[in-house]
Amino acid sequence: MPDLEVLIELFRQSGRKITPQRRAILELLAQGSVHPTAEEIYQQVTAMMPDVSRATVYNTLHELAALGGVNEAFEFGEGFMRYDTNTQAHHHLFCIRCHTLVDINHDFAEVALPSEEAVGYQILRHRVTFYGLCPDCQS
Amino acid sequence: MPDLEVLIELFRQSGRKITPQRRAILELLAQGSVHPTAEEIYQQVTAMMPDVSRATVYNTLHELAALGGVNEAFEFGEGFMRYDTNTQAHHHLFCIRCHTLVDINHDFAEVALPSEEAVGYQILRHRVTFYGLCPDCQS
DNA sequence: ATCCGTGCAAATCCTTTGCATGCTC
DNA sequence: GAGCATGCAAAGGATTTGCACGGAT
Repeated sequence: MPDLEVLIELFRQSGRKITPQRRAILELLAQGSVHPTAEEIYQQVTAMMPDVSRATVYNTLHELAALGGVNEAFEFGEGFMRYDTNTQAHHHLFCIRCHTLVDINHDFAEVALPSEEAVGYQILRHRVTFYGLCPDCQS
Repeated sequence: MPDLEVLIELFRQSGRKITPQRRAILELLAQGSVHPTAEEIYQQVTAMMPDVSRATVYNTLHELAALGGVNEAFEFGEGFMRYDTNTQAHHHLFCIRCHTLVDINHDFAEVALPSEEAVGYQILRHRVTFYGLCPDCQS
């Protein structure tokens, strides 16, 4: 749940302009789903501002991701990107049937790559994703 | 490193026909890269059988994945699917710069979801992916 | 002989790009 | 006023689909 003012400040401080379109997109991110897709944002924005283009939505989401205001999440094999408004370190639990996505607020600090497996790589981060069936899909 | 005969047997036992195209694709999977893309398979197949279509390659890879002969891997944000010919339980180490992908042969059995986080989900599997820079990309 | 599998081309889905207009700073 | 941001439409890349033909069993 990011704070709208914080997101706006990210744009301002990087010398970008605050347009009505950007403000609307940021408002939706601050209030809506935790893992929206670009298309969901587009549908919601155009409900209020009919002429906003997908290009603007994609553009804004990209820049915000570059500024660290959202994270990109693509590990679910859905064929499209999700934007994760939770920028704290966390992991995911994904229902392979209905694609419901839940945050796991556990850091898995114990997950470390055995050095003999690291083959000289400099590890920057790791992601643990659980795949399963949500309660509704276990029938 | 799957065995060609095993892959062929998967098709046979499920009542599917062994065509020259399928055999060629399976041979490439049995001998080639551990994490090929559909396009790479297509390029390699057409080098020997010029008229094979992408549809056949995608089709064969799909069916083989459904039969468990390969795993689909999409957690790298490249915008396309990779097929993982290593069907043993394992995890991945990915270079975010050159996209080199290495298998981690460690089971991370200690990674379990705290039950209070599972929110009723039936967990089927989990994937640990490390993102970093390979030795060549650390300059 | 029966189907399943194939190649082709077009279609689809998500995302990106080019460009002239318009608005924020 | 300067320059970035916008909308539009077209392009792009990966993958899927429809369909008539051909080959495997």
